[in-house]
Formats: sequence, structure tokens, C-alpha cells
Amino acid sequence: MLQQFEILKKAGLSVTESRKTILDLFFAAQGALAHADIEKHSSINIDRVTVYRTLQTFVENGIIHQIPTTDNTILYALCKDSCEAGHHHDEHVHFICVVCNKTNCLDDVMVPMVKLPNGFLPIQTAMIVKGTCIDCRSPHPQPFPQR
Amino acid sequence: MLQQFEILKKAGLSVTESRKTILDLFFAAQGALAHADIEKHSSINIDRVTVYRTLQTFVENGIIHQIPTTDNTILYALCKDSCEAGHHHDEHVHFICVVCNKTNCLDDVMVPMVKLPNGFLPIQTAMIVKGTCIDCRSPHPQPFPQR
DNA sequence: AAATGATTTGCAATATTGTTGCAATATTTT
DNA sequence: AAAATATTGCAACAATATTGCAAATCATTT
Repeated sequence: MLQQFEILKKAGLSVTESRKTILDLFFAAQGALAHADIEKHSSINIDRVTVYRTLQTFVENGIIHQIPTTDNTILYALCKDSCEAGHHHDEHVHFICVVCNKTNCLDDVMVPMVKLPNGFLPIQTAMIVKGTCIDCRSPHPQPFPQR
Repeated sequence: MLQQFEILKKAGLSVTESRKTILDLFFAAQGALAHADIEKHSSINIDRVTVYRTLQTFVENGIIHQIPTTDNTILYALCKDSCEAGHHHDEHVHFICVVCNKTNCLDDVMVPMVKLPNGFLPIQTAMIVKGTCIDCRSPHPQPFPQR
């Protein structure tokens, strides 16, 4: 909880209950979370609007980042080390497990270069890998919602 | 229009006006389309629900595929050659132009392999590149909506 | 080409998700 | 502790998505 305090402070944000609670959820969740995961989480009682605004604020302040999906949801994730280092969040690989359905940031796996057709100039690249994650190969209880 | 007919037939779907019209839009659009693009397109007059159901049917039948985004929309695209060949739609690169905002399938650009941490087994990989597209380097009129 | 059956469409109702303004509350600063 | 600032929750609204069902369209058979 002290960690949460410092993250907020460092970003120049007020330290409020809502924000600390939502940060807590991200720390508790190994994978990425959607708005709905947070809003519907049993232990919290925060207004929908506040959740929206908190997520937006966190994105704007580099505390969490968005992960592309093909199902009308936005996933958000805290990066393991990166956020304080301020690296580019689009440069690491995201992994979606087809068994537990959790989305992981593979912070250590950098997105490889790719050769584009003439005339296409890349600025940022995102990579999403689907497969089975380490937890689902040698399974043990997973505390958090399916993502 | 004959092409549209055959695509639907081959998929074992009834050939209806709505479906042909929506397929037309995909052929006319160089880039990917969102539900809203189709629904709001001036020249068509198809019920929202039909658009939803048509897109779903097309995805299920491999006529179009979904493209991951971070902005709560699903983009759909027809693949240039692939759909009839039945290749994996997750294996080519998608390119989003930051100028015209169109999304292109780079059918010829295959997604490179990437080394994952121990325990992670890949099944499919998607790659999304943002940058400037060929049209926006040597611009000429673009007929279709911004995507 | 007409009749039959199967599929698809559009409407209506409803559910879910996202946004805005503003007053009340909480946090930070002085 | 008071003033200034920032955040929250409510209410209203807007946009997006889903479902059931009757009417219309399409495919098939005759």
C-alpha cells in the first residue's frame, strides 16, 4: 500500500482511496484488467464514472497502459518494471492465455523489427501472442478474474 | 458484385441484399471498417441489428477478420487474397496510419517469430504497426472513412 | 413460376457501456 | 485549520450491443 502511495505521488496525483484501491487491484491481478473487472470486483464500491476517470488518469500518467484486443473491451495493465523507467509501452509483447484467458505483459520480450512494404513508415509496434501461459502448463490456483 | 455472390455461396450463406451491400463496402474500402462505419455509411440503409449479425456471420465464416485495437472498437477487414486460401488471419501484420487513420492488412508481411519466456507456448501472433502509410507519403484522394 | 420450408431481416424492447455537468466531498497547500 | 485545488458521486444522457419475434426474403422442390 505504501508502494501505491508513492506511485501516485510521483505522478503528481492526489492520493485518494479510489485510486489506491484500484492500484491494489492491479497489483493483486497478475494479468490485465478491463473496466468491467474493476467495476464488478466484489471488494470495491466505486462509482462507474470514477473508475472510468481513474483509468484514464492512470493511462495519461503512465501508471497503466492499454492493450489491444479484438473484443470490444480495453484491457489495462501495470507494467512490472517499466512505468517508472518510462519506456515505451508499445514495445513489449502481450500474451493472452487461451486456457485461463489472462493477459500478461511480457516485459522482457521486445517486439522484433519487421520489414514493411515500400512507403510504410513504422512508428510504434504492438504484438499480441495467444497461447498457453506458464501457469496453465503447471497449474496452481489463480486468484483473479479471467482475462 | 459477382465476386460477392460467390464469396457468400462458397461460405454456404444465403445471398441477400444486405450481405452483398456490406461486402461491397469492404471491397470499396481499402482499409478496415468498424461497425459504425458501415451503419453510418450514407449509401446504405440496413438495420443496426442486421449489421451486427452480418459482421458476426462473416467472421464466423472466415470472410472477414477482426483486428485488435485499443479504442473500444472492433475493426473488421477482408483479406486481399487470403480468405479463399484459408490461411491464418492472425499471421499477417496490420498497419494503422496515424495520418489518415486507416487500417491496412499487410497481407504480404508475415509476423516474425519471437522468443517467449520458459513455459509460454505460442499458438497465434498478431502484430499492429502504427506509422504513416504509403498514401499519406504521396497523398492522393482517399474515398473512404478514416480508420 | 409457384409453393414450401428455411433463413434472414427489421422492429421493439432491453441491457450494457461510456460521457458530461455539477454540487458535495476529500485532498493538498498555505 | 482555512483556503485553494482536485476528486468523487449522482443524475441525466448518449452511444453501443443484445434478444425475441413476426414479417419478409431466399433457396429448394415441384
